[in-house]
Amino acid sequence: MKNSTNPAQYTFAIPTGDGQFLASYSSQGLSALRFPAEANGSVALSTMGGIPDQILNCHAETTAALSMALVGRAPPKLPRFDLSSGTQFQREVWRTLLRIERGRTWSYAQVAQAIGRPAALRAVGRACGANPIPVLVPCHRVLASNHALGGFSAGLEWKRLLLKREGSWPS
DNA sequence: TAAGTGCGTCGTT
DNA sequence: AACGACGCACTTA
Repeated sequence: MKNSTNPAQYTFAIPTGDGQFLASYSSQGLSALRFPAEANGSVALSTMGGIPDQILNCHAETTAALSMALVGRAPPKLPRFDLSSGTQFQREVWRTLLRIERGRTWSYAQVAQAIGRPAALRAVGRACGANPIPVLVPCHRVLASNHALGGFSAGLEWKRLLLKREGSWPS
């Protein structure tokens, strides 16, 4: 079941060497991170005027963490996350993903076991696909048991790239 | 071996 | 009621 979601109140662009990411924030923290879109037009910020320091601080942390993560290093500090958009099951999965260290990978089955539902491995895959904060919540570190890539909502090229930069993918 | 098929399982739509 | 970002057992070639 879903929880009431605090609507994302602010969305900022984060330019990186890989393109412009979009980060959305609620008062609770970073609520969504989106990969660079094909046609990445300028993002109109409807929030001209006072942006709470709390949001700005969070965004600064996100920017720093993202730049680290994109070059395959472990961010020393992660921003506060707002994962309230997920169901309890999804949040449990996402929380588990945060335990996967840089340079390591788990299988979908391992994640399922970690949350005490070894049979729900397929549902875990779905939950990974619903991860609102890719890269920082490292769903890309989950592979199929046979070490195949599995899937990735933003495209397998991204998954492969992220893993390569962490040294978790050959070639 | 490699590649293909079938099915259990379970959260989500 | 149907569908997966799965995994495993079990064919075939």
